[in-house]
Amino acid sequence: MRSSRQRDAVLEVLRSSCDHPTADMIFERVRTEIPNISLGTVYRNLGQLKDEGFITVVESSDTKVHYEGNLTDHIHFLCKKCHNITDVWCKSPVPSQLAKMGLQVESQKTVYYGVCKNCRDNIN
Amino acid sequence: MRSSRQRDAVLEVLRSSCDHPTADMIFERVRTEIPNISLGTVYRNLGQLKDEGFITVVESSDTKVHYEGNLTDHIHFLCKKCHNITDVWCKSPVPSQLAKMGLQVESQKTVYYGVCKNCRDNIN
DNA sequence: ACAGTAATAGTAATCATTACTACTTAGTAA
DNA sequence: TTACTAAGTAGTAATGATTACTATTACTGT
Repeated sequence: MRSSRQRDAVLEVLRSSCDHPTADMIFERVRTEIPNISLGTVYRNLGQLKDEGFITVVESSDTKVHYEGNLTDHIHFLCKKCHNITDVWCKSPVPSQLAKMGLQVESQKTVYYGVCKNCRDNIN
Repeated sequence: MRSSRQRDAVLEVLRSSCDHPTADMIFERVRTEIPNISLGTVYRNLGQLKDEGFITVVESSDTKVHYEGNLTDHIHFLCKKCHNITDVWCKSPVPSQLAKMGLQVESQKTVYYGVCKNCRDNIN
């Protein structure tokens, strides 16, 4: 992967974001610095940065894909009404702790990511 | 919400599914029972069933939305290669336990769902 | 049976994402 | 520096999942 001004800008936008922007939001933000950047370029670089492990994709309630540049382990709180995603940094997060932050927990989902047995066996 | 044969069929397909099908997969399965059901009907009913809390949406690595009829608390293991989603039922799941199942954990995400302070305050 | 309204089938429209193409640029080696 | 080459880009077209729309059908209470 060669260095490119556009990819650096995309990564920088994500690393300095507290929210979890979508591709078009990132596009708008990068545009303030590189006005003629193409939306396709943003998508391509997001894909590469994800494949290389520099950013991750965030689970969301809308159809769009949300991105995150912060790779530190943390919890997400996803509001069912406004679909806003709040970062939660407390070490051992329990619903009572979240309640102190004004976040009423109704349900929880945990996902582990990795490679399954089939994919490891079929070396591909 | 009135009763309808189409919605019952969609829910039944989801409840009897071990995988986590997308809208078009559900469409194909319901079609074996109701051949002239419309894809739009499947989407509308999935939305209603989700809003009413009968089904949930599953985080995934592709663009399509995956659905699940099983509301019991459990963990998902998402393979980065084949994008297959495995249900994990063990009570206190730790990577070593998953390893026994042949699932190599590389990372983990936990999401809490609920309503945030803003949305509770603005009664809407 | 009738009225009122939710639900449906079928199709058109939307819109996030991906693919394509001609042109540009970063990295490298003479 | 210069030339080469493969990766990257802008701009646009295409794809495809999802949503919207409309005329018709099917519940449900009176």
